[in-house]
Formats: sequence, C-alpha cells, structure tokens
Amino acid sequence: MPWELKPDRPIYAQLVEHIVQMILSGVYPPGSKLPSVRDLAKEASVNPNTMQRALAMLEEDGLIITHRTSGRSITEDSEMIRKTRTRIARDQVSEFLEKMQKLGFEKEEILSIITEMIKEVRG
Amino acid sequence: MPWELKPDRPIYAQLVEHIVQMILSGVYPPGSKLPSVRDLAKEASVNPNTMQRALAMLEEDGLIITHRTSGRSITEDSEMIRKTRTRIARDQVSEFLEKMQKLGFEKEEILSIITEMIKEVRG
Amino acid sequence: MPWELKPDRPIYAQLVEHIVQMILSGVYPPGSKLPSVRDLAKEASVNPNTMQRALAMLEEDGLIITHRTSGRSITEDSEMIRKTRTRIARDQVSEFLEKMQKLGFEKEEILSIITEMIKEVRG
Amino acid sequence: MPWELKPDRPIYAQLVEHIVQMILSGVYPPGSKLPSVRDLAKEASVNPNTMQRALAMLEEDGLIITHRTSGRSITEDSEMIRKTRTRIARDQVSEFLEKMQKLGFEKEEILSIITEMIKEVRG
DNA sequence: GTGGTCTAGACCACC
DNA sequence: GTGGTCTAGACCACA
Repeated sequence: MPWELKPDRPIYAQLVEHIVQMILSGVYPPGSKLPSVRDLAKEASVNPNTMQRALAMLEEDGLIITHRTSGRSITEDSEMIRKTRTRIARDQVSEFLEKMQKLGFEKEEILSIITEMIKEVRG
Repeated sequence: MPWELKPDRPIYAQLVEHIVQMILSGVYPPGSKLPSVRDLAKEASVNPNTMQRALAMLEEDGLIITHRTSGRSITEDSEMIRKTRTRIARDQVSEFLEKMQKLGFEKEEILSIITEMIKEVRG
Repeated sequence: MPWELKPDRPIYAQLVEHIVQMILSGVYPPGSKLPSVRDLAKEASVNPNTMQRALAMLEEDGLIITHRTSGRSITEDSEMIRKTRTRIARDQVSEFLEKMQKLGFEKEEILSIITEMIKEVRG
Repeated sequence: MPWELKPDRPIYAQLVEHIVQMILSGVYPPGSKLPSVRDLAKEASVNPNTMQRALAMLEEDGLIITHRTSGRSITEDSEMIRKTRTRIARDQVSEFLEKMQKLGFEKEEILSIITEMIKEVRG
C-alpha cells in the first residue's frame, strides 16, 4: 500500500486516513509495534512534524498507544478496533445516503445503482 | 430548502452543491430564470462576490446561462441536466465504494450494511 | 448573413461589426439606402435603442450618412469605403502579428502556419 | 518584460496572457518555481486577489501546479507546454482568418498582406 | 436593475 | 512563509 498524497487535502489528514486503513485491514495487527515517527515519515516522504501530528490524532482516538520510552504500538483492544471499523463505515454510509437523497434519489434507485456499479469494480 | 452553511468546507463549494440540488430536484426547472446575484446572496446570507463565484462555476459546467444584462437562467437542455444528475450520482457511489473497500469491506458486506441502514432513514 | 449574437461581447459592438461587414462586402453598396432603425432592430431581434447606438458609431466613422427626414444611407464615397477596408485589415494583421511574436513565434514560422491553415479553411 | 495593463480588458485576463507568454517563451522553464502570489501581485501592481484568480485559471489549464504550502511551480510536462503553444497559435490564426474572410478578403489577398506587413515589423 | 471586476484588508489552515 | 477564502464596498458597461 503506497502513500499516495494528493495536494488537494491536508497531508496530515491523508496520513491519518491511510494509517487507519492499515490498522483496520490488519497490516498492523492489534498490539503490534509501530515504526518510529522518523521511519514512517521517511516512508511517506513527509516532514516528521506532519507525521507526528497524524499519530497524535490517532492516539486521541485510542487506536494507538504511546509508550514513553519504547515508541508506539497499536491498541491491543481488538474489540475497539472492530467498533471503530463499524463506526467509520456507518458514518460513510449515512453521509453517502444523505447526499444521494438531497439529489432526489429514492431508496430503490440508490440500491439499484449501487448493486449495478459494485459488480463493475475490481472485475 | 434552507441554506445550511457549515464551516468545514468553502462556502462557494457548498453554494454550488446546494444550487445543483435545487436544479436537479426541479426547484428551478430547465429554462427558468434565476434570481439576481444580489438576491441569491441575500437569501443565503452571503457576500455577493461569493455567490457570484458559485454561479460562475455552474456556468462553466453548462448548467446555467448568463444573459449579460438580464440575469441568469437554467439551461433549457434538460437532457444535460439529466446526464449531470447521473454523473454526480455515479461519482458519489464510486467514491463511496472506494472508501469502503479501503476499509476492508467486501462487496456483500457493503450491500448488507446499506440495505440495513437505508430502511432506518426517513422511517 | 444571419445576425449571430453571442452573449460574451456587447451587443452594440457586434452589430457595428456585422454592419461593417455587410457594407465592405457589398451587401449595401455605396450610396444605397439603409432600412429603418426599427426594421433593422427587428431583423436582428434587438432593442431599437441598441441598434441606434450601433448606427451612431458607424456615422461617426463616416461610413453612414443620416438624412434628417429620409432615413440613413451608405456613404457614396467608395474611396473611403475602400480605405476603411484596408485600414481595418491592416489593424487586424498588425494586432495578430504582435500576439504571435509575444508567443515567441518567428516570422517564418508564422507564415508557414498560416499558409498551412489557410488551405484547410472552406475546403 | 513589463506588466502593461490596458483598461480595455479584464486585468485578470491580461495577467493570464502575460504569464502564459512568460512560460511559453521560457522565462519560467518547466518545473521551475513561481514567485508567491503576493510577490507577483506586487510586481504587477495588482491586488493579490486578482493575481490569484489569474493563477487559478492557469492551474485549471494544467500549466501550473500549486503545492498547498510551498508555492506554485510550472508543470514539468514540457510536452504539454509545447502543445499549449501550438493550440494557442492555431486559435489565434483561425480567429484571425475568420475575421479577414468576413471582411471579404480572399486567401491570396490575406497572404500577400501578411507577407508585406511582416517585413516591416521589427525591421 | 443586471452581471462583472477590482481593491483593501482580514482571517484561516498548513508546513 | 505559503495558498485559500471571505467580506465590504466601490465602480463600470450594458440594456
């Protein structure tokens, strides 16, 4: 998973999103150790300050634990990770549904468009 | 339809979106006249310059025609309006699907979440 | 020759240009009588005031003569018409050459592009 | 290259044109960094907002890239720059030819006028 | 009255 | 420091 950074949104926000994806998809399993800020920053070709900011936000969410002496690790609370995944998903869905309804789409229409398009994606 | 403006995104972008919704949902039918920049700005509690910027963007898209001295009107090309509606919808869906897949959701899972949540919305 | 009016430039200016073309190309020969303002306005689907303004400008240039009681006519001075045609042409050419040179085109390059494109036009 | 601003056309349009010329003529080579909005505005004796508008238009055309916090630069795609130059040139020529033909000039006549006048320019 | 442009000056997020 | 957004208020051409 490459660190694709587009210039249209704040870099730190894209970093947060990317790391969350890696955690939720299991690249970094619960309890596993995170690379150092410096290494992560280098990997993403980003200023360490910016990476630090991203990690700080993830810590606020409780997804990441900082050990004062030995770096950071993913939370061991896999239940929380699961819940986070669900919460984010529901947020996405509800935001999406709201937009579609504002455009005047009915429930059935939304469903049919999605089922149609979901077949095309990735074969 | 009130002009809800949130501070998290550029105002002009929200204005564009709102006006598009009004056009697509038929509040302003094809060929109908639009209120003056000043009136629209007053209605949205926004500086005329900001509203003008939004309208200019809509004109670039071809959704709006400006008559230099006698105001603006919605394009009479209702076919284009229909296509715009479809295009925006497909964009929304594809953006949504991409996000969900990055979070590690499978096709079936996405569909089931949506069908579940769509029942809750608006009763 | 239809009266194509685009909304991107002042209408009166387009009227002036159009009438000049008709005069220079012989639609209205030297000395011939011009239709009334009202008729011209109707033909061009334009407010008579606007047509009046256009004619006034043409009169300033000396291309049109106003007879206080019997309408307007094209000047009989065909020499002046010929000179006007030449003047306008030279203005166009010099303006065009200036633009091309600002874009960094050399004389030879300009000539070759033109000779190439002039073959394509109108077969 | 001074910033000559005439009152007959929108300033932002003249700024766009001027910057394009600088890019096409190599004053700002592909990939090079552009001065800040504020500096450019000062240099052209223009309000920063106006300069910003011009730069935004250039970005839409793909000629300029903006890095959100570290200024703007010319696109590195020198092929695109070359194509832009050609496109603009052809637009100028075709617009010019159309005007001349509306004035009743034949192909040969146009060519002869140009070849004659092109000798006079810049000695 | 309409749209369009421009300035001055302020404020913001980001790095 | 960078780009981006917004407001307030003025002025203009046009019909």
